[in-house]
Amino acid sequence: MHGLNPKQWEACSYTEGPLLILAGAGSGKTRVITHRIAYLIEEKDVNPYNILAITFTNKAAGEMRERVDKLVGMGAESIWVSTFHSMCVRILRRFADRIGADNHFTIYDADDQKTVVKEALKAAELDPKSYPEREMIKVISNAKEQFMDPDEYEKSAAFGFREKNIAKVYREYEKRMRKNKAFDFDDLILKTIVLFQTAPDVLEYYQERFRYIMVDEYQDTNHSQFLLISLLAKKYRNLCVVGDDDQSIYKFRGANIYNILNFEDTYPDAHVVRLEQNYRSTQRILDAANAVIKNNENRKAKRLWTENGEGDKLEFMSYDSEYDEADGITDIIQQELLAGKNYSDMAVLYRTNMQSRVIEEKMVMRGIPYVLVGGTGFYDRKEIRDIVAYLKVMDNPADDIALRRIINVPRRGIGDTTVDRLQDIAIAEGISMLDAAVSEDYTAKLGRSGGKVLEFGRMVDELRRTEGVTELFDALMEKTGYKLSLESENTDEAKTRLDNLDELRNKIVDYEEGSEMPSLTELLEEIALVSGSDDSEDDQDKVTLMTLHSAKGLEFPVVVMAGMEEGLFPSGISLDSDDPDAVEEERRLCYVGITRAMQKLYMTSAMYRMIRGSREPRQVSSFIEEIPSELIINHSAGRGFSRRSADDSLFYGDSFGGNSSGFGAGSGARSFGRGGSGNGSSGFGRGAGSGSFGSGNGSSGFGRGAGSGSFGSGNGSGRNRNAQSAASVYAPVKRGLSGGFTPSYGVGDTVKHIKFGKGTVKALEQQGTDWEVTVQFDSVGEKHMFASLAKLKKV
DNA sequence: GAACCCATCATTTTT
DNA sequence: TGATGGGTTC
Repeated sequence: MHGLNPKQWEACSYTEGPLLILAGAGSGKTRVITHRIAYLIEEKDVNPYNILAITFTNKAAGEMRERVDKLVGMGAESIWVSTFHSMCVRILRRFADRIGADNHFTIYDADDQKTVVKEALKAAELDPKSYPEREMIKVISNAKEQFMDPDEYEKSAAFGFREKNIAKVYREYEKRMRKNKAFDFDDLILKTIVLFQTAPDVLEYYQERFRYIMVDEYQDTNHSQFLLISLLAKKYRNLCVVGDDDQSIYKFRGANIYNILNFEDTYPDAHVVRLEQNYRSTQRILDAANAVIKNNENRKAKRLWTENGEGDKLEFMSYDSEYDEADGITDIIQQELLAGKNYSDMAVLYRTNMQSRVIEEKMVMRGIPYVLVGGTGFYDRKEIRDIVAYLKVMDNPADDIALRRIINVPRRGIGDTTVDRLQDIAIAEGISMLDAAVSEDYTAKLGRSGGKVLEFGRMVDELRRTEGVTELFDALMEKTGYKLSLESENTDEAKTRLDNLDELRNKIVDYEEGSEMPSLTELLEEIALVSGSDDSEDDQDKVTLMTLHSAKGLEFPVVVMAGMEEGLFPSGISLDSDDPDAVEEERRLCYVGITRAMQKLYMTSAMYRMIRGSREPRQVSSFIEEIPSELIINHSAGRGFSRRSADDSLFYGDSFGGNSSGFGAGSGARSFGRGGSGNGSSGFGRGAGSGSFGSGNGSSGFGRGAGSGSFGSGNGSGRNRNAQSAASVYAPVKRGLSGGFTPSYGVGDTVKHIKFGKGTVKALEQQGTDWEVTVQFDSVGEKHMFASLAKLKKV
C-alpha cells in the first residue's frame, strides 16, 4: 500500500461506519476505491465475498474490476463490482418470483418503452399530440422513482383531468409490461426495493452478504437508488460513498444532488474526507475551475490544487460565425499537433450534439481524423434492433413488443390490420401473440393472412429449438429470410447493414467464448445493459468530439470548449428557468469541462450562430467572465460585443467580416510590421517551461473592465498600446500561443504556412492581444487565422 | 407498400 | 436549418 497522499490514505483506512469521500476532479478517486478494497481484504481481513462496489456505467465497472483484480489477486473474483442495474438484474433473476413476477424477464430500453407508451396511448384513447410520448415516459419514470404505482400516482396530489389521463396511460403501460414479462430500467431498481420490502429474508440475505458497500459517482444517484443503498447498508452501516457534488450534471435524468449534499444528515456519524489534490491539470486550469464553481451556492466548499505547476494560460477566441469557430478549432488542433501533440491528445467539447455537425465538416475538409462519441449507438441501428427483436422473441415468447416489430420483417404479407387482430385475440384469450400465432384455431380467425401468420409462428417455434446462441443467430438470418432480403437489395446501404450484422455475430461469438454459462437470456441482458457505445476499439490517433456530458470522467492534454455563448452554454432553458439550480447545474457542467484539460484549455464562441434556421447575434457566456482575466488570454478583447455594456452602440457586430470583406476598423494595424522576436516558425517546445509568464498583469486591460462585466469597454485606440506592452511582457516566451504576439510580416508579404504552403498576406488586423491575418494561399485559397496560432513565416 | 409532402419541433443520456 | 413523423397519394 503505497503512493497515496495523506487524504487518500485516510479515505482508504477509514473502514467502519458511514464515510463520505468528496473526490474532486482528477483526485485519484478510482485509486482510492480500489486501494480501499485491497485494504479491507488485506488489513482488515474482510472476506472479499462481503464487498460490494457499485458504479454507474459498465465502463466504470469494467475498469474497476480490472484494477481490483490486479491489486487484490486471490479472491478478487468474489467481490461484487457492478452497476446498479446489473446488480438488480442479478437479484431479480433469482428472486423476482417473490414479488409475483417471473424470474425470466426481458429488459426494455428507451425505444421499447416508447413503443409501449404508444400502445398505452392508443388503449387509453388519447391523442399523442396532447400527450407526447416523451412526456409520458418522463412522468412514468418520475412516478416510479418516487415509488408510486398508477393508483398512487392518481391519488397523490390535487390532480386534474390531465393527470387522470396520464394515470390511465401509466396503468396501461404497466399492464403491458406485465403481460410481456418486461422490466424497464426504472423497474429494475424499483422492483428490487419492493422485493426487499416484501421479503425481509431476502433483504437480510443481501445485507449479510454486502457488509462493506462502496458507491461511486454518488452525486448521480436518484431517489430510488438512494433507497436501495440505504436498505442494503442498514444493518452493517459500512457505507462508503464517493462523489463530487460539483460534478452533478444529471439532474435531468433523475440524479438528486441532495443525496450527496445531505449525506451527513442521513448519517450524522459520517466521516468526511476531501480529496482536493489534483493529479491531472495545471494550477491555472484548476484556478479557473475553482473560480467558476465558487459562484455556486449549493455546494460543499472545496478547492482543487496541484503540484503540477502553473502551466499555460487558458485562451478564449471569439469568431464571427459557427463556421469560423469550427475553422478556428481546426487551426488550434493543427497548431497543437505541430507543437508535438497527437490528435488523440485533444478533445473538442460542446454543449449540444447539434454543434458537432459544423465542426465535423471542417475536420473533414482539413483532413483531421476524429471520433464522434455519442450519437446513434451500434444497438440503435435498425437491422440490429430487428435481429435483437427476433432474439428477444426466442428468449421470451411473451414479448409482444418484440414480436410486433418483426412479424412482418422482412415482408411476409402480414399487414397492420392482421397484426392488430392477432393482438386483440391474444389479449382476449390472455395469451401471447406468439401463442395465438401458432394455433390454427386462432389464425383461422384472421382471414386470408391467417395462413401467413401461422407460417410465421411455426417458423419462430422451430427456430426456438436451435441450440447455441451463435447457431441461433445463423439460423435466424437464413430462415427468416432477413439475410436474403438484404442481399437481394444489392445497395450500398444494404451491404452496410449486412456488415453490421456480421459485427453483431462477432459480438455474439465473443460473448459465447467469454461467458462461463452462455445463454440467450444473458446475452440479451448484456445487450440491454451495455449500450454498445462503450467498446472503444480504436486506440487510433484521432481527435475526440463529444458533449460536455459525455466527457465526464475523461481527461485530455488539450481541450477545446466550443460554443461558449450565453443561451447555449449556459443553455437558454436553464437561464429561463425559475429554478436557480438550473444555471448552477450548467456551471457544474462548465466545471466538468474545464477540469478535463490537463495542459491546455481553449474556449471558443461565435458572434453569430444559426439557431433554428435563423442567424442570431450571440453574446459571450457568462462563464467566461467568471474566469479571472489573469488566467485567460482573451483573443477577442476590445471588440465590445457584449450587449450588456453600458452603451449598446458598442456592439461591433461584423467586424470580423466573413471571408473577403476586409476587416473593418482599419486601425493602424500594419505599423507593427515586424519586430518578431524569433517567434517565426521555430519555437513550440514542449509545454514545460511554462512558469515564465509570471506577472499575470500583462493581459489585463482586456476582458471585463471593472464591475461592468462586459468585454472590451470600447477604448478603440488604446488597444495598440496594450498589445505592444503585452507583447513585450511575453516576448521571451517561446510558445507561440501566449498573449501579445507581433507578426513579423505585413500586408503584401509572402508567407509560408507549415500546412498550407505559400501565400500572400491580404489583411492584418489586431484582435485584442492577437492579430487576425488573412492569407491568400496558393493551394488552399483564402484563410483567416490568428497570427499567434498560424505560425506563418515570412519568405 | 413506397414515395412524397407537410407540419412540427427542436439540451444534456446511461442503464 | 434539418430531422422526423404522420398522413396522403399512386
